[in-house]
Amino acid sequence: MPELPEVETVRRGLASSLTGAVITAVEVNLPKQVRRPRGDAQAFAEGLTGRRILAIDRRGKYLIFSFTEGCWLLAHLGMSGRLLVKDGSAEVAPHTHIVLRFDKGLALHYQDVRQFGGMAFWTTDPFQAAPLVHLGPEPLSEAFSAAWLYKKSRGRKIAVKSFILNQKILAGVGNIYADEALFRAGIRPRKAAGRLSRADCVRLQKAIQAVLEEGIAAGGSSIRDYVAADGHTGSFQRAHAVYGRKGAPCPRCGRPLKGVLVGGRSSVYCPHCQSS
DNA sequence: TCGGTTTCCTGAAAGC
DNA sequence: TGCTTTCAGGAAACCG
Repeated sequence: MPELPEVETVRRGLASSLTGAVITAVEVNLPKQVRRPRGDAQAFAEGLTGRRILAIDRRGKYLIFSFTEGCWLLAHLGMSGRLLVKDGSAEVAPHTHIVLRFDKGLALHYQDVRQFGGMAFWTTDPFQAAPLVHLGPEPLSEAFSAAWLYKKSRGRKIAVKSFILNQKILAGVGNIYADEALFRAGIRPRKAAGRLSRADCVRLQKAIQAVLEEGIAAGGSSIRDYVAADGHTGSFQRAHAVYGRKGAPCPRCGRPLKGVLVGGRSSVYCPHCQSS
């Protein structure tokens, strides 16, 4: 499941191998994965062909390819999406919905088993429009502070876990890193966001930044589907204290970890250590 | 506006 | 062994 650290790892891999490359051909095998213009594989392919990649950026869980002549490509990996840089002669694997071919003899394969992700072609600045313009601050930027978190959460009855998973509030946090951050901060996932104390916010802000930075350093968490642009897996899943460990002993106190549903998301926490 | 639920989708795992 | 059911989840749509 690609969250901020996984998408950032993919971005770094793509940027190092594809910056400056020119798209020579676009193959769309599943038009519904073209999100803009919606389902229009021909317009998508014609719009991208001949463009040179100037930069590859990330905003939340979105990847943004900037091209010459003022156009952009947005990619979202959804749950099971992969962006793999391969040799131009490489075989197209099952569930490969879009292939971008480049002048360097390389190809970018977009695979997505569960089809929750997609690609979008823009001819106007996507940073000024939905969905990017509605995203909350980057968790690793100075805009995300404990004071901001405290102020933003006032009056909110929603569970703190649902609150930090909301991309319009904070961009990039997903289910894995939310559980891990709440564990480190000692806060129960179902606590109402509006009831967070200033001290809670200080611990939570630090915990979110720490787990994301450690996740990036480890090349992401490889659960089920995720691999980096070069096909390598990340290793942060080995450092998970709670995610995916329901019933296992808490790494801090040894008591069994509890699984609950919060906002429809499976969540694991330690009732003893997460008492706030 | 807010907060909760449903929908999309497929493969792995669990259950029978 | 083989079939059926359940579960996983990001984001948008929908509803009250």
